[in-house]
Amino acid sequence: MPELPEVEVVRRGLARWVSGRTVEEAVVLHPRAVRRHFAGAEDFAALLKGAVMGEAHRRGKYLWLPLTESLSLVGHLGMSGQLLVQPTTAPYETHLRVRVRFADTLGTELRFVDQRTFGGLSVHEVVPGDPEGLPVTLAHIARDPLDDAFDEDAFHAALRRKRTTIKRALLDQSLISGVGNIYADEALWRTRLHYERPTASLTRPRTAELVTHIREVMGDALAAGGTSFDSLYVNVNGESGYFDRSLDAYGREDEPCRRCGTPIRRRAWMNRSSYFCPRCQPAPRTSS
DNA sequence: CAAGGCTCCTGATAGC
DNA sequence: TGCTATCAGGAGCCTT
Repeated sequence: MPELPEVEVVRRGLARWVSGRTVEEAVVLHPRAVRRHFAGAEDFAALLKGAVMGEAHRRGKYLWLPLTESLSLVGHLGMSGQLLVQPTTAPYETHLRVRVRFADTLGTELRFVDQRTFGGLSVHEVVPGDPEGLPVTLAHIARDPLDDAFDEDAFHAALRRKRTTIKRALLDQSLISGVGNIYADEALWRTRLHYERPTASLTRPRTAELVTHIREVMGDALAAGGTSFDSLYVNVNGESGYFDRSLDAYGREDEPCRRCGTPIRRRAWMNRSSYFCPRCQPAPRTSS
């Protein structure tokens, strides 16, 4: 499941292998992969044809490449998506959804492969005057904690204003982007915060700690996963972006907490799981 | 309007 | 062995 570090690796790969190339033809092999392109697959392909892929940008888990001054190509990997640059002669992947062929002689093409089709590609209007070609559909996505423009004071103020719990807030892409279930659990473990801690109870220093730990978790993953991108493959494999040795909480039910030895617990939460150390991350008093 | 829950999808795995 | 049930989860959309 790609989170921010994995998506950043993909962005670098796109910048290296795709930006600047002219599209010869886009072929949509599965309509669901372009379902966020509201005008349909044919329109999607027509807009791409002849377009020059611009610089690769990322905000949170979204990627985009400007095509013109007013249109950008948007990509989201969802849970199982991959963007691959493959030799045009390579056999089709089992879950190949979109092919983008280029009008050059490099002999490679861009492929969107996605088993569960939670991800997808689409073309959207650009926020007028935005220098990076930010698509309007991404305007509600908050800056991520690796972005220089991330505003920690504003994030803290938003947490204090909300009547919700901290893990929900971490997964709310309009407050902070790029954090998914895995890194949320990891950052909360590092900060010794229980996932049901009310956001309104966080002090400013506590928010600072949490943001620091999010950056550390992401930075570690990026350092580990970002080393091998300089190959033909734009993406690392959906699974291989994670490094088990670096996980302290997620997926470690009944295994000893690396700080205190108490068995890590798993709780059903929002149709998924939360992993935490019951000793290091005690439940807030207010929860019954 | 804010908050919380539902839902899309397919393959791996567990359980019988 | 082969079937069914369960789980994984990002984020848009719906309900309360």
